[in-house]
Order: sequence, then structure tokens, then C-alpha cells
Amino acid sequence: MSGQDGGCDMEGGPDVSWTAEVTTSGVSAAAVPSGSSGSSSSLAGQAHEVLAVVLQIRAGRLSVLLWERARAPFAGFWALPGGRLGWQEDLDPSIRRQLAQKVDVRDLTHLEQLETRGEPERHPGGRVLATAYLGLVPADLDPVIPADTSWHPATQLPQMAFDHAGIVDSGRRRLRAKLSYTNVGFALAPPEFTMSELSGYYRAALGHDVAATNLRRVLLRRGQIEDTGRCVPSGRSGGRPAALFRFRQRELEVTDAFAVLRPPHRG
Amino acid sequence: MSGQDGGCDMEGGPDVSWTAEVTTSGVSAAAVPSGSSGSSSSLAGQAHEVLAVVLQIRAGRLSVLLWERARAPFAGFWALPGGRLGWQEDLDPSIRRQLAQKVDVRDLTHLEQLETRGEPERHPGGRVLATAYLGLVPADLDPVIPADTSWHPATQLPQMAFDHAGIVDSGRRRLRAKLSYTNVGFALAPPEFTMSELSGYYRAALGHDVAATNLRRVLLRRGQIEDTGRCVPSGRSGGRPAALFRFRQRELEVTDAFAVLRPPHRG
DNA sequence: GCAAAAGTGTTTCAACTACACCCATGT
DNA sequence: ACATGGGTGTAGTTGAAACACTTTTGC
Repeated sequence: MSGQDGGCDMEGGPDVSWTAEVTTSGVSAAAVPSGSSGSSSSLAGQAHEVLAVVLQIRAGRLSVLLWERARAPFAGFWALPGGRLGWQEDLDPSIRRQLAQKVDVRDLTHLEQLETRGEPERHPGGRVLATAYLGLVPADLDPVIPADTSWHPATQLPQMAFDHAGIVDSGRRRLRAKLSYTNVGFALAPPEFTMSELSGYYRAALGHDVAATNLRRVLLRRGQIEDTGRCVPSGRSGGRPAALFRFRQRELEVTDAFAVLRPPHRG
Repeated sequence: MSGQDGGCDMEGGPDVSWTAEVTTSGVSAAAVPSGSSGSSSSLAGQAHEVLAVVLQIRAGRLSVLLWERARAPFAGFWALPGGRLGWQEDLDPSIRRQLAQKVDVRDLTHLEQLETRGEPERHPGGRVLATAYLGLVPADLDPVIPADTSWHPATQLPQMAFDHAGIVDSGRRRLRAKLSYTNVGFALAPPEFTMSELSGYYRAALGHDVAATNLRRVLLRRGQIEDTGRCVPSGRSGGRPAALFRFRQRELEVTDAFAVLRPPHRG
């Protein structure tokens, strides 16, 4: 979205007006949970889970971490890592805790909230709200993951449980948008990298070619990356040794509110 | 966001690893609510409310709809409209229903999800999760609102209840970003408008000057607006009559994934 | 005619893409 | 030497901001 950015959850919406019926059930008390218990339905809360779309560039492809469900519903289908929100737990800590089961949390270089889904029918077993997060793992790591868990190319997902396919898509779009106007690249790349490596990560995440030459200049101009002064020895087939770069910041920054990185004209 | 876009919920995050302790409580069953009830805490769900940041340009200022709380907690403070999520209710319909108490839902030209907050302490009365929405009302309407409710300039909020001030800020930032790379303008403007009126709405929402001359060309080039062919009679002080424009689409579209509308260099 | 407001033409500028060319290394 | 891959210089393109100038109205 963003640019970019961000998601685009537009809703056409019904034309019906509930104005008449609703005003009966205590207007001002609506936002007070422990106060007047006006409506009968608000006694019990709703089950709430947190999920994560964990993305990493693996072998030049944007990949998602999924686990295979052993039991019904959706036995044999693949699902996003996550689980129930604890009773007095905040959302961010919760998804970090849940992810600890699948991947070492220290491997996550970035984590941000994506969206919350509340369709009553999204979970066959009963009403469960889900807040989804986007998590990123740098390309040089290979986290230890459980046996029921594996990485899948984000562009060709296996049979997905619940509404998780749509959530993965939200994550991909969010990442793509933010690569254009923020420095999220730092979360995909290792601490140091050559420009051709970096352009590979961008290509995988954006889905189109990214010229290393221009990427270098764009990111340098924006102050996102800097030259370490060191080089990487050239390969067995020769070639000039590549300079090593690093991101200047390892936290999310908006570097170009009105952004760039458009697909090439020809090619 | 492109654009802007979008929100930027970055988290630095703790270095602690919970890996050891968590694996005890049944790994694969985490996302199955009605299946094996492994953990003791997941029996009761959490209270969940929906809130809306309803924005409108009123008298040249970006304004937000708030209601004044009558009772504790935060008696006399101002809060966002909203209320408890119904037992079998989806999030979007719920916020529409809740808003029906404050403003006719038919007046809303745009509604999108903003973010979900889950800090355990965000509500003094007990644990309440909140999913916030951004709603827009076109500048020509003056919806009928209840006595305890009124519009406030979004830049100078009154004493706000709970974490609602932060949520209003998220809404403002989201709107600003999306004005740059989508056609959300349609949701702020009346069905037909002159370019100087429209630039006034953009100025109010963006917080900086927007030249009607250039806005016209940008939005025409992008195909967002079109000339109706009709004019508005000039005022008593004369002047050339202004042409009437309309947005071509009245649903959200991304018109420029890598967007524009930067603040003026000088001025 | 003159002031006021809207609209047009033109210049300038920033930021990027494309591409030709130069540089450093291995064999 | 020369193939290979990285880096630099530079031209071309796009989209928008700035601003002078023209058009159309009321008085």
C-alpha cells in the first residue's frame, strides 16, 4: 500500500438501517463491560486466537511457515501457526509466545498486526475471532521447526484450513506494499549482504525483477543502507568482488511516504 | 501506502524465549477450540468490543464523532462510538449496528478495519479487546446525532477515555495515507463538487495546502474524477463559474500503488 | 472597466528506469 | 587475454509542484 500499504478492507455494506431496534438496549452503556449488563448476550466473551503469517525468502522464493493439522476439523490441511489468546495476555506477547512453539522468537526480525477476522462461521467448532500478524525471518537463518511444520512457497499454497489462505494473501500484500515505502527490507536480509543478494530478496517478495544497480541507488539515497567498506571474495568464475552493505536501521521506518519501486517497463 | 499506507505497528519485542515452557500444553491442539480442551484458561472467551473513528470534514476541519460518558469509568470523558460484539455477530455488521445508535449508517460512504487492541489494562472494568474501524461521512451531510454526542476537531481532542485518543490517531494517519494512493476522496466529498471545494477537503484531511489546480490534474490523470459538464453559478463577488466534478467510482480503488500528493516545498 | 475566481500552458524539478560503459577478479 | 560479475555515468521518462497567464463571471 501502501502503498502502499496497508490493507484495503473495503466494504460495500447493507442499506438497512437498524436505528429503531437498537436504541432500546441502553445506548450510553454500550462501551461499559462491567457496568450495566444491559444485553443478555454480553455475559460470556468470544474465543480469540492469534495467528501469524511468518514469511522468509528461501531459495529465492517467498515462503510461509505452515503446520499440518492432525485432527478434525481440516485434518491433513495446512494452517497458520498460532493459538488461543491467554486470559490476561496482550496480543503481541501472545503471538510471540505461540510462535515459540514453531520457531525461535529471536529469529523474528519484524512483527506487525495484519487484521482481525470475525466471521461467525470461520471456525466449524464454534465462534472464534482471530487476530493475524505478519512476521518476518531473515534469509540467512534456518530455524529449527517441529516435525509437523514446514515452509511452503507463498504463491502456491497447499490445501489450507479455515480462512488461512486469505490471511496469507493479506500478509503478502502488506509486505509488498511496505517494501516500497519503508525499510522492511532489513527484516528479510541478513545483517550484511551484497546488492545482488538483496535484489534477489526484493525480487522474490515483489514478484518482479529488481535491478541491483538501481536498487542500490534508491536505498542509498533514502539512507536505508550503507557500505560496510568490506567486500566478499569473487566466486570461482571470477568477477569483481561485491561490496558488503548493511541496513542502517533494524527497526521499521517509513523512508518514503510516497513511494517507488515500480515494475520494470520492459521485461 | 503507500501507501502510504497503511499502519505501522512495529514492535521491538522482548528477547526472552518461551520455547521450553510452552511446549508442555499440547502443541498441535492450539488452534482447535472445541477439540481437546488442553489449557485451563481457554474455557471462557474474552469480551470484545467494536469501535469506530468516524471522520468528516466540517467547516474546513477534520472532525471526529465522540460521545460523552455519563458514568464511571471515565465519566465526563469522551469516547469513540461502539459497543459489545454480539454473540454470533461478524465484526463489520457489528460496527454498522453500533453506529446506527449514533449516526445513520446510510451516511457512511466508507468503512474499513483499522486495528485491534488487546492490552489487558486498557479497560479498567476488566479485560476487553477492541477492534477499531475507520468510517467516513461526506462533507455535505449533517447526520442526526444523539444529545450526548458531538463532533470534535481531530487535531485537538478533548479528554479521551481509555486508549481512544491513540485510536483516533491511527484513523487520521490511515486516511492521510490512503488519500495519496487511493480514491478515498469520494468518501469525504459530496456526490458533486467544485475543485476548490475538493481541495479544501484534502487540505483539511492532509493538514497541508493542496493547490486546486494541480489536484485537478492529478485526479483527472488517474481517472479518479470526471467533469459533469455542468457549472456552479459564481458568487456575489463575481468570478468565473466553477465546473462540477464527480468521482467515477464510489468504492475504494488503489489508483496509484506508489503514490504522490507530497506537501508543498515552499509554503 | 475592474476585481474575483476558475482554468490552461509552460517550466522546473525530483526520483526513478534503462543502458552503455568501466573496473576488479579468476582462470 | 578474456570471461564474469560488480559498479559508475548518464540519458530518458514520468509525474507532479510552481507560477504566469487567460477565461468567465459580478459589479
